[in-house]
Amino acid sequence: MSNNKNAQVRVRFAPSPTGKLHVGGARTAIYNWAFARANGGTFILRIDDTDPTRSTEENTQVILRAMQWLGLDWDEGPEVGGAYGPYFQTERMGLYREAAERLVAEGKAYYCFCSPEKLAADREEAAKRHDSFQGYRRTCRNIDPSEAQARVDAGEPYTIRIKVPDDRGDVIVPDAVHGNVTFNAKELDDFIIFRSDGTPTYNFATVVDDAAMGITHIIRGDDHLSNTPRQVVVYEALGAPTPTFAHISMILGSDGKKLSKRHGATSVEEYRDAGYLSDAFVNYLALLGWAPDGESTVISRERLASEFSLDHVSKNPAIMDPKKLDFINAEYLRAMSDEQFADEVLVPQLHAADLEPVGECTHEASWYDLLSAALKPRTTLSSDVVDQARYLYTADDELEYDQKAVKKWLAKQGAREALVAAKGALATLEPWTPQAIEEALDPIPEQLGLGKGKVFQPIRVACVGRAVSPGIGDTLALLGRDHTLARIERAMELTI
RNA sequence: GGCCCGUUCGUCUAGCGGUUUAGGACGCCGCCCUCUCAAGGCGGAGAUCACCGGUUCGAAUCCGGUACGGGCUACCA
Repeated sequence: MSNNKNAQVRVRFAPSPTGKLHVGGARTAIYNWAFARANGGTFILRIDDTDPTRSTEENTQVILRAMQWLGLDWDEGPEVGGAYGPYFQTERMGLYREAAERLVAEGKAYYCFCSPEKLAADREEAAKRHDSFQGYRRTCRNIDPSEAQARVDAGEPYTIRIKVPDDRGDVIVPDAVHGNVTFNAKELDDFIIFRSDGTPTYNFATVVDDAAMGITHIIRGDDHLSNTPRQVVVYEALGAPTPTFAHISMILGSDGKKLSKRHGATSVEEYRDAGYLSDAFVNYLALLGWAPDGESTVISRERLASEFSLDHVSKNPAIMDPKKLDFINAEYLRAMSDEQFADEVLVPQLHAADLEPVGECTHEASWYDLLSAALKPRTTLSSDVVDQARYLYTADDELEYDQKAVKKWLAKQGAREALVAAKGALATLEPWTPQAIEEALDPIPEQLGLGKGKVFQPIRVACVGRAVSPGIGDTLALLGRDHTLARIERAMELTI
């Protein structure tokens, strides 16, 4: 691979705005982006909105926002423009018509007057006869061009079909992940490139655009592999060079079936809203079907953008594993500094949950840092912090107790003594820090002749309402002395 | 029906003819740490490399077939 050649790499992600951006599409976008970045190439975003019944402006916006959230910046496309625009297919309709008519004029495509009914009948008969070839029988291929033109001029409905050259032989699709894939041109029928309603078909529009935009590598889902020889024929008719393809596998649900709603979240925005970090999500998806070395599970965006290569992309479909995504997300969370965690995760989540008033903070910065340090190793999804921090935002007399925890730790012999001792040790403690609190509480178990759990758990349940929280020092330091003492006092009633 | 693609631990993968008793990661299990829960440390179970043949001194790696899964075969994309 020469660097000169790589510098001219142009790739594109071309979603149809017929729905939200789903995980499969996101991975395709990531690979395109990473390939462009790794090769110093250009990443283009094009909106393939030729299906007017299913495409919507809203979906387009959702996709653009999802791309931005993923951090996949495009060099050409909507909002940024570029020298090869426009980047919406609906704005390029004239180009398709022009190209199709040029092919007809050059004898590389022809008008077809067969009705949909006749085509369906032909197909049915071929199936009944068990013909090996069940495609279009090229009925209109040999109509004299001037006669065809006359019928068109007379207003007869027509489609335009590509003429697959009789002597074309094997069509070889150069594919960076599958190698060369060979198809026999005889199995390709003269497929329609222009519909009777005057719109281009997908297999035509996409090639016209990819050729016009100088796309060098087409990275897309492998559901397109079987259509690629048809597209190669179009490139050749157009006189454009055939790009290199890279057909990547699908992402499946846990049952090995195509990913759908019943598997849970399928769209990028659902993952965003569930509390996943963009970097972690991109990391997970990138490694679902691509491995730089077989060792790495955490790979930075920078590494992805410099090391991504098509020759380590796997051919077989991948099952989405939510557990591993969670693990990677937690890894990214843990890698943050306390300050970063506070600013980017904790405070925004507290705001979103209405625990903190937006625009102001109820505590000093160091308090959020301490809370971050305590919660960080216990957080998988950003939103997890809300539940764990809730005890800090509840009035002392409104704290709800987990009944199981009360029964197990408060309504027990020794619990009352532990609370009394803790209250005494903490009443005038200075300074009120995690270390000081732990040192103050430390001698109590021995003094009372109780196990540590018998002392610390009642305190924890009294102050948090349940048996699970960060270390007792952090837990109480965050709560503050007044609340701690008030809650211990209140919990006395629950002891026996 | 025809054509095309795929098949290594439950999952994601490493592996490009000998260095493999098939490596790593997630998950799972156990131990340690420990006031709970995590995190962290240590260890373990888990894959006859879909199957059957062939090539070779030697195959997860090359070839052929079979099975199973998927795709395309539309005036969908």
